[in-house]
Amino acid sequence: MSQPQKKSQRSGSKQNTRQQLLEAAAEEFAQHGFQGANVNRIADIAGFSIGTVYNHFPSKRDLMLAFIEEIGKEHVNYIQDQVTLEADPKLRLRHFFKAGFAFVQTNLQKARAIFNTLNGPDEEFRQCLFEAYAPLFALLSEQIIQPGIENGDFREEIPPSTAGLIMLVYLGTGSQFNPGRTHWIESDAVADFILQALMQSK
Amino acid sequence: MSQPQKKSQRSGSKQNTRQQLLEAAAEEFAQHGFQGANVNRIADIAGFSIGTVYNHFPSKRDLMLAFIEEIGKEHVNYIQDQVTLEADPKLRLRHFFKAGFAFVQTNLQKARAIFNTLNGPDEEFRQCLFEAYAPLFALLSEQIIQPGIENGDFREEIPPSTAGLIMLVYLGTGSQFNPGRTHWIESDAVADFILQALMQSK
Amino acid sequence: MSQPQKKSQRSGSKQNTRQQLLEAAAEEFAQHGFQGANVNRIADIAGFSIGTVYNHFPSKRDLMLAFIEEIGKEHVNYIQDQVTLEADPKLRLRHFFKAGFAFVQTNLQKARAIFNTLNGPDEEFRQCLFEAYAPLFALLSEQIIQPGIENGDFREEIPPSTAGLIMLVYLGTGSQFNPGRTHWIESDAVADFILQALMQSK
Amino acid sequence: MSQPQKKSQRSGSKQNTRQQLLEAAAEEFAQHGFQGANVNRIADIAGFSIGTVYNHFPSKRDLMLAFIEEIGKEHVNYIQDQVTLEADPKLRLRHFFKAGFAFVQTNLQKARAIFNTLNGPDEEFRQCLFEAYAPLFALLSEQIIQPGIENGDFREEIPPSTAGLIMLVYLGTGSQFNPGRTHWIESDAVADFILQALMQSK
DNA sequence: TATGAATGAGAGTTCATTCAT
DNA sequence: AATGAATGAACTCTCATTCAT
Repeated sequence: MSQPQKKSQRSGSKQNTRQQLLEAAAEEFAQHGFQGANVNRIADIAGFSIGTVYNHFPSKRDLMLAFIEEIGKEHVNYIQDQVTLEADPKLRLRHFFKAGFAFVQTNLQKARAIFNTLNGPDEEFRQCLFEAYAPLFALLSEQIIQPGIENGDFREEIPPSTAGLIMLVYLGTGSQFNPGRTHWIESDAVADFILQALMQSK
Repeated sequence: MSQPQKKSQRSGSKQNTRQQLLEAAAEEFAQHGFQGANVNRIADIAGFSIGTVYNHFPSKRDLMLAFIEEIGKEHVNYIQDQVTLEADPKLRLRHFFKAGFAFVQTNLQKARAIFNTLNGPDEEFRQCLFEAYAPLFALLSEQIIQPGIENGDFREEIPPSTAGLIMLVYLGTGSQFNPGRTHWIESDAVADFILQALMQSK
Repeated sequence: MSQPQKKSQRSGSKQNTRQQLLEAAAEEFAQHGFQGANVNRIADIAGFSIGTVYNHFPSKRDLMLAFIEEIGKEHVNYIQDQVTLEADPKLRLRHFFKAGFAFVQTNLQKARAIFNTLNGPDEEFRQCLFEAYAPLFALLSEQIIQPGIENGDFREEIPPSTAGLIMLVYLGTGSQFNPGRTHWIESDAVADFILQALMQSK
Repeated sequence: MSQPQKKSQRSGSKQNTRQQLLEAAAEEFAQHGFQGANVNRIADIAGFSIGTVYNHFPSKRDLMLAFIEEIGKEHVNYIQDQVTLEADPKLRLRHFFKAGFAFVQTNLQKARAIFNTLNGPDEEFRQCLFEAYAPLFALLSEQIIQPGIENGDFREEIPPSTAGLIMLVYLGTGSQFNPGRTHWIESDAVADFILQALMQSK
């Protein structure tokens, strides 16, 4: 399919090879899902031979798990960094969606691969994803909702399940991003909607 | 896996065979996704031979498409029926979630199969799903949000994207239902959250 | 594929059904060969159900054997009748090719099915064909070559293998007939060629 | 069927594997025709696993096409080499048949596979064969018939279709070779017959 | 006699994984 | 560390044949 790169074009470090394989895996998983992904094609996309893939990851399944952890960390870190730049809980929520959506747009292949794992049939992958994204729950609960209640911005009776609900809204809206689609809900529209539900009626 | 039924046990109508195959397909698709589903196993679950599956559906893919259309109709009809029993927009929204969650719980296999198609990698399946569920968008917009604005229950400035947002919340929360999971958000909690976002501040 | 005929359209005699099945078989065998032929499709072309085929022929193989015998008889009888209208050996040879080619043109499907059996891999079919066409060998030897030598038209030293050679020329040229092909050697050109080889040099 | 070779017995070159697969394919195609040929059996005969076949040829059909091209080249080259050893047109014709028959006898499997493709139902294969054997037409016309007419050996009024006729005689007689058969026409008998038809009456 | 749903062995093809180089 | 030919279990799909109606 794609021409294997000349060896001289690659920097040659083990770390680098691994990264290129993970990038290629993201592309393949995004387009075909885990079951439909083809390890030979991943090797091809990365510009390595099939043997190299297996020198770095013991199996296709392990490659997937490594991919989930990797991208999960990136995604979570990016949102965390953006959110904590602000102090105000309402602005934090806005930045939560803004940062989340920005990450999706700039890492489209990876995000798609993640989103289709989210409701996929494989329980192990879902568990792995859940663990990778757990910090975002904590972020929402402890750094956004709690302070918002404390400073009087948000209603007091907000139930504990709300953090989960907001996560679902984020994941649901995030997964709708698709270059070919016409309707894509803006991050601010989503944040406004959530804020309406959270804020005190005046 | 399951014991093949005796022929005498089957009523023998072609329609009936088709239904049993679709039920079996739901189970298999729910557990393994489309790519991981095994047509031999579907035949086995249904109590028929593999040939019978292919006498009724030209390919695994066509079986999937037939399944999506079928379950989509059932799902949509069930929600529509329950929602239109009520007149009040706020109650309608509550019933939207109540009926939706009830359908998911009593048709767990089918619902799981649908939810993992929703963000799956197959564009044709997603398109098919979108068309099957389009009536729910109309229901939300025309039978719930619009009347709610008109009778003064809901805020006037609700943007058109909101129906889509609510759909995403429904699909997101619905897809979280899982017998093994401890946390399952109640339909009323979800409806309350949405109503907070929609209703006039007094 | 093709619409099954209404029963009322068929005369209903067993003999007639058999004929229609053989016609349909010819079409299918011509287009796909024996191995590639599909009994369901044969039933479809004939306008009967699959069960009817098996009521008339115990297996696909038996259907093929019946077809070879039937068409072989027709083909041989037609050539024999035309050839024996003439008395002169040279004219008889000419009519051998003329009649043979005419039969091929008016029974294209059947002829193609026969020709591709001729060098096909199935020994039983080849044997059956050989027996069906044996009368043509006798015709060439006893009714054409022999009399031609006796009346001084043909050379005396013609070897016994010549009848076989002429058969091969007939079968080879006959099998070249193809509606899409541009080059089709005329029966007279072939007969002239053969006559040149047989006749006395003056 | 045949014992799988030890890996150490194979020289290991990719080219070599391909050749062995083509040899095995010839055997299988000869015995069962294209439709009846079994790719698993081909792998088995060649002493490789099924996967290896598909590493070298994308499909059974492509394997057949590769086989036709390969054997066609061999066959044509062999006849061309033998024929052009002679200068005299009459001897050339004799060598055409002698070489052709010799090739058939020493490459029986391959020749049978070719001959049953010749009148088989598959148009693509026939076209491929036609192209592979086109050089033999040119050889007959330009290197045998034309020179023969020019040097006065052959009659002047020989029609252009004659080269095709001779090809058909060659293919027809060649395809009759069969170890189980009692009657096999000798190449010289065929050549004599053709020469009688071509040569000037004195 | 005709029907056609059901059967299931069998075939072509895929692709994760291994291992000698 | 990288390669890629070889492997073979597993899967989708075909179709000759059966048999209850």
